[in-house]
Order: sequence, then structure tokens, then C-alpha cells
Amino acid sequence: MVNELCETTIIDKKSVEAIKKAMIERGTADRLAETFKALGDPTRIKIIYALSKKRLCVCDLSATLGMSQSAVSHQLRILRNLKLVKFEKKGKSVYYSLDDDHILSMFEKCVEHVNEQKER
Amino acid sequence: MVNELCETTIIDKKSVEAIKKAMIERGTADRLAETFKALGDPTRIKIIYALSKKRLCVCDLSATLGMSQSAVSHQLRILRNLKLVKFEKKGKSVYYSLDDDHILSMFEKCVEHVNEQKER
DNA sequence: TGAACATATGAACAATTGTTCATATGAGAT
DNA sequence: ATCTCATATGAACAATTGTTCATATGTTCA
Repeated sequence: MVNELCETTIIDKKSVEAIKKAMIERGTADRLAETFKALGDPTRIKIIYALSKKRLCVCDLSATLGMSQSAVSHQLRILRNLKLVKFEKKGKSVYYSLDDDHILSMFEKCVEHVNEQKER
Repeated sequence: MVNELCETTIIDKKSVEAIKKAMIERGTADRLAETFKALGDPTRIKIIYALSKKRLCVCDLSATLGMSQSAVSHQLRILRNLKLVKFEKKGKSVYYSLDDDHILSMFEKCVEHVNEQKER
């Protein structure tokens, strides 16, 4: 075994073993982390918010956020790669929208959490 | 006005203006992003997952994840700062648990999203 | 009081990130 | 074809990140 750490004491060995056994796999953890990370930037949060209101092309999204087309396009790629947004080509334009309902749910849960923190 | 970008064409001016007006504030976007970012790391994902199973002290969490106490403690601070986890001192130990139900909801929605992507 | 233990934290480092600038691609219009 | 427009992408850079190592804090027990 490689992962044996002798460093720390274990207080509740039973629980540790049980949770260790049930632990999510490396790949799953990575994928979840990547997905959250993709939402972990103010620019991309604004993009998600804007797209939750309406399907938008890149140039209108740039105008909405007051950011360069390049910056927005780079960020869209990240969201695209993690399937957080989907897109449709229409002539010269490319229209983006949220990929599925989970995205908006996560967004809303996060808003609730943040608002609840404020109230305390 | 400072934020005038002349660079891009606007296709749907009405929508752009409407969404611009309804856009979330800078502070809110930052806070949301920070919260998502805090979840955007495999180590912290595993911590959240472990704590969703059971309240755990730092040393048991270290053992569960097979990581150093220091590394876990640093990550816990990030989760603590964003109120994603709460803690309780008990003798020499400090027990951590998820702060509220939104955290687990977000986690679960993300799992659903990731699983749905796999199926496609 | 002092020793042992659980946790937190500061400094340091490589690795990753978000933006800008310049340029490429690819579609529609002339 | 050529020109223009909408979008994508590569390179470069400062800024931020996660871990390790060393050390500090604070609690319990003798």
C-alpha cells in the first residue's frame, strides 16, 4: 500500500474505514471539481446569469457584460468544455444557452446559500 | 460612461439593455464565484463528500483522505471562510460538518449533471 | 508546571488561471 | 473571388492556487 499515512492519530477508526470505502473515485472528484471551478469566476457567473435570462450570441453577450469579445469567447470555451452551456450556429453568429436545468439549480442554490449567510 | 465598448456590434439591443439592467451586482457575482471556486478542487470535493456522510475531526478527515493534516487544515479554512462547513471544538479535536442543506443540494445537482453528461 | 497531542498558519514553490493582443477561421454579401 | 463581420484560438504575462515544511497555538493529562 502506498497511501498509508502514519502521521495522524485516528479517533473513529470505524467511520474512517467506512467513508474511505465509500469515497468517490478520483475521476468523479476531478470532474465535479472541474465543473464547480468552471462556475468559480465572476465573469462566468455573469455569463451564466445572462444566459439564464435569454439565449444570446457572443457579441450581445460581450455588450451585456461590457467585456471584449475575446475574453468572453475564452470563457465560453471553458463553460462549453464542461457542458455547462450549449451553442447553436446561426449564420455568422453563435447562440449560447444553458445546457440543462441542473446548471440553473446549482446557481440558484448558491444564491440561496450566499443570501442566507448575509442574514446571519 | 467608462464601460462603453465600441468594439462589438449589438444584434438584439433590447435584450442586451434589459439584461444589463437586471445584471447581478459585482459583489454578488464575486461572492457566488468564490463559493463555487471553493468547491472547485478535488480535495475539497472529497472533504465535502466525507462530511456529507458524517461529522469528522481533522485527524480523521486526514486519515480518510490519505492526506497530511496541514493540507487538510488549509483546505478546511477555505471552506470555513465561505461558510460551506461549520466546526465545533471538543477537547483537543475540532469537528467539522456541512454548514447547511444548500451545500449538499449543490453537490448533488452537480453529480446529476456530471452523470447525465456521461450518458450522452 | 511540562510533555504530548490536535489543529492552525506562515513562507515558499511549482502549477494553473484570466486577460490582452494579434491572428486565424468561416460564413454572408458584393 | 474579395471584403466584411462574428467568433475562435495561440502566445504571453501577471496573479492566484494547492501543497509541503516548519512552526505556532491551544487543550489535556500527568
